[in-house]
Amino acid sequence: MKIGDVAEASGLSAKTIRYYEDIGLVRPLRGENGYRDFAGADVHKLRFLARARSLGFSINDCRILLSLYEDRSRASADVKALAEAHLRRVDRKIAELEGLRGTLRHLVMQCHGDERPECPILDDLAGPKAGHGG
Amino acid sequence: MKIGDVAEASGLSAKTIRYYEDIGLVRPLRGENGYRDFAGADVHKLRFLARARSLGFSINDCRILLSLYEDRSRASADVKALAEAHLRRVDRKIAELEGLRGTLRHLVMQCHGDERPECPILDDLAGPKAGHGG
DNA sequence: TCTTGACCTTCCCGTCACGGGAACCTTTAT
DNA sequence: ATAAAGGTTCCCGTGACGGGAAGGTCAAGA
Repeated sequence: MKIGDVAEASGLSAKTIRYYEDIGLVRPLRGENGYRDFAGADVHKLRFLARARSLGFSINDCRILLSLYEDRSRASADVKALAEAHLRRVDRKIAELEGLRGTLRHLVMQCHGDERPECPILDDLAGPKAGHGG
Repeated sequence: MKIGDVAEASGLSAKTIRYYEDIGLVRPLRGENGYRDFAGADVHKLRFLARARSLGFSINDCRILLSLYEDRSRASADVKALAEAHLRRVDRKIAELEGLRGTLRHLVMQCHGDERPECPILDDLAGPKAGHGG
């Protein structure tokens, strides 16, 4: 199978697949013409990678997940630990973004959004004004 | 004021401040020794930038926000539009991460996490198994 | 046979917002 | 005088690719 077919079959771009070869995630054979020649197992691997990436796992996590996948004597605890760590990262990221969102919503609501220059958003960004003595 | 003092006063690192000069966000004077010499207005600008960045605005957004901030004849509607666009991006990102989180939680809950190799997480990543005829 | 066009190859640059660190110079403190 | 602390420029690395150039290969049509 050539890279274009594999791209379609896996949902990854040809660029991405070449990149994955570069970093050693897949090792397709080469034909006489220099073209990559992907086996069924390669396609399966790439689909695995596509799915793992779509769940937000880093390339490094994917590498570990792949090795666990291919290790018949793995402990599912190792997989679970990796997924839980990722889940915690996602949780933290969501919390961080929700904090931002709260502040942004507040600021946006306070701003009239008309043709006048007065703007609570800019006032906030500019920081505490020197008060007039209180 | 030297860069170290400004870093402390603004909460930005010296590296970041130099970077902001590189990309034209601040233009400090230079002393005879080649050292940057920051005026009060520069420090104010940098604090503005630090706050805007902490709210998740991109450098490009920050550039626009700064120019609006310095434009006495701005319309607050322009600021609000920028903030709302950012807010929508944050909303979308949160929704995306919540989707991930749901899937991850589901998978993690299904996995026993013991010493055995059977793992619903890897099964999911591996994609639909060829069923035994259903 | 020639040519078109679609595909493949490698290679290098750009992304985003800096951080790390080298090599070197200036100021400050002892 | 010397050493520490701070400043300077410059270049590389990050994560995970995408864009695009320059060129090789293959199937099909005129």
